[in-house]
Amino acid sequence: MVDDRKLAVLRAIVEDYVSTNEPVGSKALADRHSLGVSPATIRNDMAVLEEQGYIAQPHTSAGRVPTDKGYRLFVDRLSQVKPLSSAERKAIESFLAGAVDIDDVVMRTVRLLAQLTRQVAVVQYPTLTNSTVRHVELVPLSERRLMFVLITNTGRVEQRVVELPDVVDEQRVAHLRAVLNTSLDGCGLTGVPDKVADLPERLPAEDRPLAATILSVLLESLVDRHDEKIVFAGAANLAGADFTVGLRDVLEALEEQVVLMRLLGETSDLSALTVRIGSENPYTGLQGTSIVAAGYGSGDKQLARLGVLGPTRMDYPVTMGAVRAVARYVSQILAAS
Amino acid sequence: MVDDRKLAVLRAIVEDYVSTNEPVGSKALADRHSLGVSPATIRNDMAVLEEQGYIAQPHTSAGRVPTDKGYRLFVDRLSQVKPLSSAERKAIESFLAGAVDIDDVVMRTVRLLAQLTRQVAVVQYPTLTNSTVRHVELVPLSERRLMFVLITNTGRVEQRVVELPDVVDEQRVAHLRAVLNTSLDGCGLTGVPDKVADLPERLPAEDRPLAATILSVLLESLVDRHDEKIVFAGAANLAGADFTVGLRDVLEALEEQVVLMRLLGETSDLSALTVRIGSENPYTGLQGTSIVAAGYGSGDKQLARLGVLGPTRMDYPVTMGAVRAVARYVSQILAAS
DNA sequence: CTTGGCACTCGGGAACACAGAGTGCCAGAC
DNA sequence: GTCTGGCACTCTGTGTTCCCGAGTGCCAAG
Repeated sequence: MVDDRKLAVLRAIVEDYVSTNEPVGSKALADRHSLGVSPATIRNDMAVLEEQGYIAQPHTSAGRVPTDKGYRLFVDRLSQVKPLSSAERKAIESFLAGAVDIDDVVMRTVRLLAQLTRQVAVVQYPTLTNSTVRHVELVPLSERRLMFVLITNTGRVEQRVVELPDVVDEQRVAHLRAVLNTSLDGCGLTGVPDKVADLPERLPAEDRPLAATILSVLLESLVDRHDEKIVFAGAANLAGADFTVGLRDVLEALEEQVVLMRLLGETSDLSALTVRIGSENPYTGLQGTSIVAAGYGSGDKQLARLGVLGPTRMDYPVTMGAVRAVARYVSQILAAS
Repeated sequence: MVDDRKLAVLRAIVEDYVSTNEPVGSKALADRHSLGVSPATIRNDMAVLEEQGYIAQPHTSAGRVPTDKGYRLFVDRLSQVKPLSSAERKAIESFLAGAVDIDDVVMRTVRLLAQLTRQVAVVQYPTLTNSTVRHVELVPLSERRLMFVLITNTGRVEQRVVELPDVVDEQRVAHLRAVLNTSLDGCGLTGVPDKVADLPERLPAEDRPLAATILSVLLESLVDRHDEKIVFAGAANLAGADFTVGLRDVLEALEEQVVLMRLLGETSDLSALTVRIGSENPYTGLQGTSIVAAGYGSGDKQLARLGVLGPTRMDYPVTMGAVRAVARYVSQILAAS
């Protein structure tokens, strides 16, 4: 039913519509693409494609526009991810190379991606789940307060202020720090709860209240931050595009960490390059938008995801190429450090 | 020339225009405000106010609209900062009270302010300049790399990865850490360069290369981060307001740290509640917007500034009240920790 | 199955008229 | 001298009508 020529017609419609932003008619198609058939034939094909739900006309007597289903078919079967030019690759590399710490890496990445795709970029911080403990530090701030700092192998630093039950002297803190470090060093974060479960019992009785307080904060910080941090950039790029749905809703969604989280993350395979088109999106208010996302991280350890959000009418091959490339470079950078 | 009644007329125009978003005419003014004179008289006053540049008409035979100069006069002489309701105060307090660390404080503050004013909120991180060193930590990551962490009394944590010239053993690092902490503890950040200037000379010769490397990173991080970190929230609130100038420009400006910095900061008195109206603003692209900002920080030590950005047509008394209140509460929270 | 022809539909822009809000000005009242 | 009511005038925005053109669907012939 859907033969090769019809697919070619669909591809042509998507490409033309993406580049012109106007409904495309049979005559224009015949002119701009060498399909080898007349407009009338194309019209027949278009009627079929419309009946099957791949395209639609905004009004009678207007050209056709791809539906979400049409874009989906295009992405799955009719397009190839477009690699970046070598100039672009160079630019990415040099831009990311200058990063000094994990915050810097994430910030540079999100800006780079926004500029490259001219859309809104979203980057998730490397998840704690797959990281290991590099160091634990306890810094006395005053007699009854100390700061607890956790440094992971991905360079991420978690900090918490702990209110102490009693006045505690420096020596006990130093001792506990040593104990914590020897028992946790190199330990995966998911393994931390097990490791520390019986720790208080192995300590002298007078250290136990202190240890218990600190450990509860430690565990809490691991759980709490399970809603990972996410940043975005390039909101200005939304101003040009006109959404079917209000711009306001999109901006609101962007400021909801949880929503972004699910947009990037709802996939079993963390590393896959995924595309979510328009109504495939679970959130009302983001109906008119598509999300292209990929995982990053060194080798088999996928750390987190990044991607872009833009209007459904986007250049998927180019966008997918950019996202994939940036994900790879970020992985390299992180693996090197 | 500008007598009391003309000022009353100007105030009425500003208030009506802010609430209705439509040019206001003489008849409407006479109806809605009890000015005690007839529309004809108001027309005469309006003609004078227009000649002096306080108001303007978009087109002949339309009502009047305040100019930037008119808003300025309104803010300076015709309005009083409106205090928040006690319900709002309670909400602020409880919302900010739950913060766990400095990042959390800043994030909560910016969201709170955005929600409260229904505009874009901007918050600057506590400046390093007025902070003191609480603790310096050196964490070996591998043989030739270590992480340098600086904790300030405001709870801010600066981290940098240092590439070492030589393989360095744990003991030397521990020694240097001790030296650094004893000499820097409680020292104001601006005083750090002086304090460490002659430090290498006071160390045994074999420690000097290591010390020099670390100190250069330390100094660099102080200078580098002098462009302070700034965050914003509530961009969605821009979607409703229609700007004379493009929304795009505003969003772009918001993502430029440097621009935001200057918007909040260009004032000699860090603690003042300042208002910058429309064209008083140094940046093209932010012409149609006003900025209301205030300083925060404990007592005489002003730490940084926060504020909101919105359309020139905003409710200044309410906005100024909200900004001032939030600044005070944040100061309290920070002073307590 | 493809193609050219043809009648039909509908959106969008141009031309036009009109009501309504608001102004400026003037002459008279207080 | 200042305020007020009246009046003519000037716009903008809106609604109406009309028409062009792009695009379609259908049909009969190749």
